[in-house]
Amino acid sequence: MDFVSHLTSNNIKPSLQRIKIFEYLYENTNHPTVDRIYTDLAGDIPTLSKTTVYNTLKLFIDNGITSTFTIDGNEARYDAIMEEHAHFKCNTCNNVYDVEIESLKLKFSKLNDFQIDNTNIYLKGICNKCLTNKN
Amino acid sequence: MDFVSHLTSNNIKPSLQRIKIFEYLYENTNHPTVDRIYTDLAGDIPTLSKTTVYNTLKLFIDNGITSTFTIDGNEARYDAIMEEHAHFKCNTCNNVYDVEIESLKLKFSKLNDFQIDNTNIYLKGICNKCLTNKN
DNA sequence: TTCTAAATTTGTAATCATTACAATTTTATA
DNA sequence: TATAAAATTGTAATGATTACAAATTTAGAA
Repeated sequence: MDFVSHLTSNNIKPSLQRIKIFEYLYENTNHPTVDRIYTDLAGDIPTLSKTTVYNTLKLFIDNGITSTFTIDGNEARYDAIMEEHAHFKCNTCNNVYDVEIESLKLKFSKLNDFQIDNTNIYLKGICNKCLTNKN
Repeated sequence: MDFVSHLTSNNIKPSLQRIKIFEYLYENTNHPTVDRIYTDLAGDIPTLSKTTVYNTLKLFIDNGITSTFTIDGNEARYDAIMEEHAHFKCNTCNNVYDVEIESLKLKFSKLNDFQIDNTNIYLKGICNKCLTNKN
């Protein structure tokens, strides 16, 4: 993945901050929060400001190379994966997993004459690791 | 719907505030926010405090007679409907609709050994009214 | 009924994520 | 190099939510 050309081809001027933030997001698929991104990159870019992280993520979202979502109304989480997928949150370890949707058959007769642009699915429960540890 | 016995049978002492808040929620199925509930009931209960609204809704949720959700990370919304259903948010008028899930066939092979307790679905797009007005 | 403890409600202050905004720095270009 | 535009930064403001302690109400015992 050539981050610079990914940014430029999406009309984003590739500044150092933008490259590093996108790179971080691409390599950390655990849905980091703004705070996490900021903390982890602050060593790399000593002048980094949290506002820049917010600004940059907004720019990424507006240009379609990042998505954002929230679970349970907590802080926003960010994701460089743009393909439609679901999220699973483990209520025990609080990890959030990406889940590929292999088959999605939803029917809503009420929405026959609605235009659906976006389908969002998230699941909650207990992950396999926590289920094993419980025994 | 007898609100007092609904509360008592769910181990909630039926104070005036609790009865009114549940009644409001039951009759306003448009997913009100805390602020909306507070504002609309303040005339009825002049001493009402916003903290009471928060406390009461938390009590309702803990006792399983109210659910909460958020869309796009904004303020929490509350719902007296406990049956599983989806939400549709119109990006034009910002209304949030309840949508009955008539058929839900989801497959996630990754989650074979996960315990799924909760499935949450929300959709975004343009509602029928806004689509009509557009023309 | 009266007294007392527990439960409930209330108001204020604190917290935390996010946004607004103005100042500074960097970049691109004439 | 000079200058304007773009990007970054820091601080202050906002807004939802929670913490907490004081005040009020309720329920049960005497």
